[in-house]
Amino acid sequence: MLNKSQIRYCLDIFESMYPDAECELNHTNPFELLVAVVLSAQATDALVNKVTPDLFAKYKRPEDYVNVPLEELQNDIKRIGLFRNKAKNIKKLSETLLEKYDGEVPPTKEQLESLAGVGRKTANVVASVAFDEPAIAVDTHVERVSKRLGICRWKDSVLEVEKTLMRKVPVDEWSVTHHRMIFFGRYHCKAQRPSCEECPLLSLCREGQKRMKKKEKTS
DNA sequence: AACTCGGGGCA
DNA sequence: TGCCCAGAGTT
Repeated sequence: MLNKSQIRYCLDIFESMYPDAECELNHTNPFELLVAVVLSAQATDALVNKVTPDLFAKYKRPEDYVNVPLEELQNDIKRIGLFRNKAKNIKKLSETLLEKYDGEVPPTKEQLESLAGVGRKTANVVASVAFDEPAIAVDTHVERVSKRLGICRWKDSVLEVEKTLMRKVPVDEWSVTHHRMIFFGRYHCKAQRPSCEECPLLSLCREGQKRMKKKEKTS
């Protein structure tokens, strides 16, 4: 397991690699962000961004999603996967916003997570990006990077990974770190064929060391 | 913990 | 073709 100064080193490398990392889902207000993040589950941001311009032109407020027939909304988002459930969730979530929150998106993680189609990850993203609340959303990239480097244990659950990161990363860097680790995981520390040879963190990376040794043997 | 929903992108 | 993707809900 990495100690605090080693993790500090990782965070500084992440910053030097991706200084401006931020949420890539297009949005102009919290409600649009919430809808975009719900749509982005198991889909790429690029695909979601192709759909949202037309979608947000047609649907501006929760009422618009509540009043439209389910089939019509499903058709409007069908290019994105899992559209049947996502359409239902967005309608239900919009009803909840009107009933409980005066049509506004609530700012806390707990309130967000109680909405239909919103899990811990989505709640963390919306809270941090839209409301500047400190949060670390652990997705597959963050989980993989944390485990490979040795920031957390291999067998840790997603929730344990999040807790560990919250304990070891300064709170004012939580949100930024989340996005930087996603970039690092997506473009560098990839699930398949990570480019360990050129990695600036190789010297302290548990998995990287293992992979390099393996490569020496086979070559 | 495993399973399902799911079209798009890429090799 | 086959495999993966910035997940959540149900069993």
